[in-house]
Amino acid sequence: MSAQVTVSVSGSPRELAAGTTAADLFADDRAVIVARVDGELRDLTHELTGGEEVEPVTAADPEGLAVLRHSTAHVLAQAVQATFKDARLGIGPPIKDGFYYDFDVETPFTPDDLKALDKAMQRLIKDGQTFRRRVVTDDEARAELAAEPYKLELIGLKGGNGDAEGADVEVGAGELTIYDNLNRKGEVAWKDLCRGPHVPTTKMIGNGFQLMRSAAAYWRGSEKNPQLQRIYGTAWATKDELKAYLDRLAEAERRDHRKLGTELDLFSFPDEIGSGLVVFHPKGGVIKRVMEDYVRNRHIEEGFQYVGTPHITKGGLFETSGHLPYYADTMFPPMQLENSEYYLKAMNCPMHNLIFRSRGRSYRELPLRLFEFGSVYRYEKSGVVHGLTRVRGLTQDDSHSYVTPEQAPDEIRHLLKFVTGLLSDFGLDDYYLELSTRSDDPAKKDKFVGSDEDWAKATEVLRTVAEESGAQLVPDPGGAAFYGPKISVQAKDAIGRTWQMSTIQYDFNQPKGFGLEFAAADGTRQQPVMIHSAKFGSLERFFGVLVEHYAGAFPPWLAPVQAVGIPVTDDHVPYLNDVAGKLRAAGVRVEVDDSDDRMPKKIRTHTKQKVPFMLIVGDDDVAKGAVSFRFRDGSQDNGVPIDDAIERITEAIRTRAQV
RNA sequence: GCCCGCUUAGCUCAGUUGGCCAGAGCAGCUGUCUUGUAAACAGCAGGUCAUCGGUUCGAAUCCGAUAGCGGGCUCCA
Repeated sequence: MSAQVTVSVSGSPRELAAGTTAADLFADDRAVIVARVDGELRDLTHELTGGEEVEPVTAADPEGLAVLRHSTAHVLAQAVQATFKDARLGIGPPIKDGFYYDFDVETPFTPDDLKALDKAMQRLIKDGQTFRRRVVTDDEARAELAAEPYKLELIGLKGGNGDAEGADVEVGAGELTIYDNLNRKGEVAWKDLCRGPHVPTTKMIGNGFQLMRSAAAYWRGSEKNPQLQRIYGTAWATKDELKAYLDRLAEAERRDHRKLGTELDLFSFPDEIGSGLVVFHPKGGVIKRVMEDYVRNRHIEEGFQYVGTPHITKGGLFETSGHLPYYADTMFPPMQLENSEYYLKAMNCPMHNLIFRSRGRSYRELPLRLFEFGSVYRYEKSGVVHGLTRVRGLTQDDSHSYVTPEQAPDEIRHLLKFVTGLLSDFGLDDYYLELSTRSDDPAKKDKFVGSDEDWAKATEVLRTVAEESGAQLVPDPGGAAFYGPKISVQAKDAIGRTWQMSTIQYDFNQPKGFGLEFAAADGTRQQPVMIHSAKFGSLERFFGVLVEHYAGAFPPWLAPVQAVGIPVTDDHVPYLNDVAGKLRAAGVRVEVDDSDDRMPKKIRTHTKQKVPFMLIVGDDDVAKGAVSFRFRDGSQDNGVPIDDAIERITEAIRTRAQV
């Protein structure tokens, strides 16, 4: 009866009675929510049979937290079906920061529904329901879930390639399981097809969850399928962590570039112009120009030649480049002129190819590097346009390096160093690389042009260079452009969000399409490889990211107004004008606030406008030939001699320091 | 493009179940005050309630369409 088995618990051997569960093993630690048994997460009710490696898992563990969120999703689904009898279940996986669950319901959920569901969930949680795992056959599952058409569909998919995001949390590759939720009396209150594992009791969900919003989502992620109603929620191990998360959301809202863009008078999107089309106001224009000046100079320093190309072109060019067959529906429709179809430019590379092809090229000219600020227009679908990060008219700092295949690795190295240096100058020091490759899925192969060998070779070159850079490299299968693989730089902003910024793409297709060639040393004509690269990517998007990264408090070199003079009384205005004149002569963007406002009001105004240097002058300063600094954070440095003040400001601008 | 929601003055928002000339704060303008580190005081001006159509004796309020915005989904060369 009392047979002993041996398991390894967190590395040390333990003798246990046969039939001992993980719950027995970790009974003294209430924070344990599941067990990792031989590397697989298991319910605590899992019985140990001897020989396993067992570890406790708490919600502090990312996988444990995912289990907690998944269980919370189940509680939500139970609450929904209790409230809306006709709701059919989709899937309900854990995601970053929370979970969702999809439902097929007659009418979409309202905010009031969410409130009611939140309450219903609280009740279920208080009830301390337990999760019970039950292995079933396909036929049993079909019988039990006869009323759940979506679940039935998933049963049919079992073990297949989990093509629906999150579907694998419902049906695994192995046996099929149903989880029963047992109420306090031990009755089955609800059940769901689910692979598990789950927390032992809903009590562990505690108060660390909140329903966030509802939205429609296509069943199994395809717009060909019907839309289900998705409810998003967040869930954490403790109330404090929930609060910290909600605070993070509030912080992100505070930094929202759309809000700051209005408050700081940087840009706007006039309805009269159209969706996704931005106008930069004078203050935003300063930042944009500083960015442009910077990147133009840096390109020239890095051996690029500045070129210019038009905003529209005849369609034949995009047929040659191969874009038209792939992206016609994301281009603005053509204009009919003089028996030709003219398109707004959606990409710059074809025009640069024409510059390359405008005369014979020698190997001695390679690498030939062309660069411009290319204005491109893309007919983004109406639902995706978003502030400056997804627009219909944008400026790319776009370059194309024409190189021999042998030169390609060096050129990619060169570009990677260039872009990471640029990001760092703009205060984005934290980044990782993403390698976007062709999809392995044969069904999607026709989205990509070129032979397997060419793709393999190009991918290998990018991978090698990316790996030797020492930066973290994340694979992105299927993310490549149709003409070749790419490395993109994903930069992390001040609050930890990542943004795709710079890209470097290896293209062997367009040189072929355009018949580009150069005369090699041996007199033969050979085809160059072109390497596309955008450093900011889109100037507009980069601008938006900078606004959010700095929360509008730009470092002095980017700040639209770098310094503002604030007189204590009108009498001090001439003195400040004199100081401002000297600053202007030193290249500083400075203003003197000679308005009728009181001095404290002026401080408030310019603090809110996030001006980095406020220079306050009263009788004391005039007497000493000085100014008094006040900074955005409220700190002060009084009585600084004028020359020192000028040096301090110009030094901060020159070194791109933050203050 | 699809689903849901929103749209009142330059900005942020009030406007009870449809009912006299639609309100506030900030910003703007005009005065008075001459002032030392986040809002002096007073006055003035500013809105065809996104647009168009409908219901009604009467619409900011109810219905429909369109546009724009927002949250998601799909997409993102």
